[in-house]
Amino acid sequence: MDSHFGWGGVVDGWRKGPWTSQEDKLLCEYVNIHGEGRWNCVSNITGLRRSGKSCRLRWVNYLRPDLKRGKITPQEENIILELHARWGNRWSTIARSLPGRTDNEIKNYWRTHFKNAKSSSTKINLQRSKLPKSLIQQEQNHEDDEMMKEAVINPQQVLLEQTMATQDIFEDDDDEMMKCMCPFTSFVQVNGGSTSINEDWNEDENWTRLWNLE
DNA sequence: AAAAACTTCAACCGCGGGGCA
DNA sequence: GTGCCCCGCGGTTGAAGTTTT
Repeated sequence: MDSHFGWGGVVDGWRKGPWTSQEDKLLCEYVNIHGEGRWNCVSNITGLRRSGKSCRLRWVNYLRPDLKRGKITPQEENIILELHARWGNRWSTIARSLPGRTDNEIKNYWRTHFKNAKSSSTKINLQRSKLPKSLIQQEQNHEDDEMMKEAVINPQQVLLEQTMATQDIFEDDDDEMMKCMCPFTSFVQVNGGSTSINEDWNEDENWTRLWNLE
C-alpha cells in the first residue's frame, strides 16, 4: 500500500483516502442516473477525481442503500462460521448468503473474531481458496456426493466427523463462540468414544458433551 | 489523566477472469 | 490466438476509536 504518500491527497490525478460527503453525493447521483457498473466512467461524467476501482468499492461497501448497518447478529455469525468452514476465505461467496452484508465486512469480522483459530480444516480451506473456482466447485460437488452416500451408510460417523471438524476451528476460542455453534452440533452425543444421535435437543446436556469432546 | 496496547473498519493494492475487438 | 480493458476478489494496511495499564 502506498498510503505513506498520497493518502488523502492526489496520486496520478486520482484522489485517495477517506471519502468526503460531497464525493459520496456525486457517486450516489451517478448510480441513480446510470446504474451500477462502468465505474471508470464515473470520473468523466461526475468530475469526481476517484478511480473506477475506488468508486466501485465505495458504493459496494458503504453507499449501497440495501446495506445493513450495525453489528453482526448471532444468527449471521452462525452462517459465517458455517460457510467459512465450508468455503474457506471465499468472502464474496459467503456474503451472498447474508443480504445487506459485504464481503469486506464479513472478512473484517472474521479476521477480528476468529483469525487466531488454528485448525487443519481452516488451513485446508485456505489452500482451497487459492484454487480456480471451477475446480473448487467440482471438488465441492464431489465431496457433497460422497458425504451423502456415506450418510446413508453410516449416519452416526458422518455426524461425528462434521462435529469434530466444526469444533476443531474453535480450539482456542471462548464459551460465547461455542454457544453460537451449538445449534449446528447439538444432535450428536459422545459418550466415552461412542456416539449416538440425540433426537431430543437438550441444550445444557449437549453443550457439555460437545465442549468436553476430545 | 495519560500513555500504551488493542480493536475495528474503510480503503488500498495486486492479481486473475471474462468479454470483446 | 492475443492484447486490452473492465470488473471483482482476497489480502493487507493504517487511521481512528476504544480499552487497559
